[in-house]
Amino acid sequence: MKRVTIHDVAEAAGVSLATVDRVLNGRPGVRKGTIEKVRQAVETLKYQPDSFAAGLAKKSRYRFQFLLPDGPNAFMEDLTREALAHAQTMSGDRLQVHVEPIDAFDGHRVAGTLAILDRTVCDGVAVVAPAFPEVRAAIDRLQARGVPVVTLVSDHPASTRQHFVGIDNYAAGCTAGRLLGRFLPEAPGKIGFIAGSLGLRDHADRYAGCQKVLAEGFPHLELLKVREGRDDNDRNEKLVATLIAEHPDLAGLYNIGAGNRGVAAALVNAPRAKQIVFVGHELTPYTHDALQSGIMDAVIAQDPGHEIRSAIRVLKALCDGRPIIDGQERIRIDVFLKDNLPRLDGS
Amino acid sequence: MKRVTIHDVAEAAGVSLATVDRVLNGRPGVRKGTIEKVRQAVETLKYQPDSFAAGLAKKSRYRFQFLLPDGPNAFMEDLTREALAHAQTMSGDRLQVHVEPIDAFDGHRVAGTLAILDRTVCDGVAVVAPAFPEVRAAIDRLQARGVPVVTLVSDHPASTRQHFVGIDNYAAGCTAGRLLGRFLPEAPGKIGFIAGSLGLRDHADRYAGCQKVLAEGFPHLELLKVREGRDDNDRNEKLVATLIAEHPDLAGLYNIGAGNRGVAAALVNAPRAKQIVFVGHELTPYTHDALQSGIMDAVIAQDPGHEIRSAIRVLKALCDGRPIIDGQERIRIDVFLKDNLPRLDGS
DNA sequence: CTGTTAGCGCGTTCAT
DNA sequence: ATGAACGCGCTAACAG
Repeated sequence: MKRVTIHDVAEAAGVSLATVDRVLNGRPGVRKGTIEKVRQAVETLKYQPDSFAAGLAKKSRYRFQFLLPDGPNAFMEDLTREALAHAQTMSGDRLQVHVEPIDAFDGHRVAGTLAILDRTVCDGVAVVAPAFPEVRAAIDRLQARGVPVVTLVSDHPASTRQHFVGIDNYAAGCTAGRLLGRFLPEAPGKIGFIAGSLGLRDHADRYAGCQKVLAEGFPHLELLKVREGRDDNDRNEKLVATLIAEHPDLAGLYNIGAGNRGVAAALVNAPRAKQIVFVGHELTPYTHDALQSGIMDAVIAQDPGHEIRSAIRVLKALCDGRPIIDGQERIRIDVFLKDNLPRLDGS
Repeated sequence: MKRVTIHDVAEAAGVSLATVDRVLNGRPGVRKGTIEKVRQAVETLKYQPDSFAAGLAKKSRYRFQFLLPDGPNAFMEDLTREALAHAQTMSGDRLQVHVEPIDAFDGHRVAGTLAILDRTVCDGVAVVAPAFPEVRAAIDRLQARGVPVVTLVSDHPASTRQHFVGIDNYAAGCTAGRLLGRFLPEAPGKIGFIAGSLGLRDHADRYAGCQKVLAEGFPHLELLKVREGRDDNDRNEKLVATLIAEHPDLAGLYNIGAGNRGVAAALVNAPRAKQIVFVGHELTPYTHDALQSGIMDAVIAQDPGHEIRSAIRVLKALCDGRPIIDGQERIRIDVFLKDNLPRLDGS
């Protein structure tokens, strides 16, 4: 039951270690015939390269930059926390993760941050990409300079980014719509929409999905015009307050972006607070409590821990030219009700 | 930016490599003073042990046995597939995963399979533990022999197993109850329950959770007596057929265990098929389609891929005495509606 | 109690 | 086109 090494393969093939190595790593300088003999030996011996030895020998290291929005957004804070946590854990595995805070609303600054990156300082970049054209350009140039880039949470499909780590926001919107439609009685009622900005691609996608499901499946519901609050709690609170005032028969509310706290604040002050079905995004300490207390009825979420780990795996695979296992990297659209909340201590 | 090695630490502390190693690995034979000097050096140099080198040097290997039920259960098949997939992928990381099929309904056979395991052939085992006392005893004896054991999917809390990898089935039942209650109109109606067997702990837990939520939150619903179909499609079909016949006003149906296919078969033949809210467990090709077609309304699930990976991580940590990061290993209770289904190709 | 030394399996020169 | 030899950073056995 001993481990088979290149030695065994070399012996079986009647060649030397170096030759086996060349074949295994597809390097030139080996005759067709020899290369085939080695392949045979590998097959019959079921040789599996030892990743520990390989990792040690080629003193490779992975330096990844994560550009994550700062600001008072609980989800982004989670994402940052996870990234930093993994920077710790994985530093023994020769991978360094640097988190660079960015202002997601300042496209030029983000582009500038991307512009100074380089093969010499960084082997891969993950960025929560705001939808500015200059950001797209910066991503493309970074890629052209040979640094693999993945987008995180918010995609830039038109760019040359290698991969997107995040959820299908259209489907997420559909899910929100279905929950709203089915939680409400089959009776006329109005649905209010709050978004950060429909200029943000993820918000627009969610909105579209939700609208489609409600229009198709629940025609008795009237969909109100979406209002934009820039993911800000105070703005959202005012928006919702006026919404409730203008529509006393409001039945449901979908907060497409962040700022659930503001929405809830307005809601609890409303007369029919607990009757209004409220669906929002991302599991944070706040939405957690809101679900428990019954202020929120459902939360659609994506797991920041999974996303960070996926981004790292993908970037690593990109660095050493391995294929990406798509099924493995798909980020799930989580649905939380008050009953299936994870405890909040761990990830 | 060079990597700091034990050499650097040794030099800084004025001791030799071996001493540093002793301190780092908590081995005896070092004076208090020396041990402190080394600690200091480690701190100031921010030394991080290189896991590749360590892995190579201590030619450790992890041989894990996974005892998974065979039989025509799509979820268990998924679990097995994932385990085998990882056996492939990770074999370069010195970890061998053997999958041993077991008959979950034959406690003696399972106990027998556990009984022949041993430190000499296996460094850890993960078992989908059926709730027989002889299984519990076998787990305890295995542990006593020094082989760490984790239970998978189905727990045995009274045993000495080190860890349980799976979901909180009580909470899962609550979630199912909430979904049923909220999807149904606030009007009188009956809820039917199908289980594999309430002798199975996970089924009993789910049932309890669901009952509690429905009783507390939706008192207008009448809960029918649970019927047991041993997770068998044919039995389930007959049970549901008679259920529908006896209760023309059946409003909802909760299939606590497997065999959704049988339940659905009976359902589609019923007059009010699409009106009955049907909630079940586990995402399989069949429940996937049933959600899409509207036969099922929600699926509560656990991700077999996550569970296998978690089991491997935990077993590994157990083997080399590392702590288990609880938050990292918590398995989520997934909720699937027709809108947030993952594509079925990958994990 | 502490230091010295020889590998672990593979990548990477250099020499042939 | 192929082979021999060294070193990656760490552990483990053996000295002292």
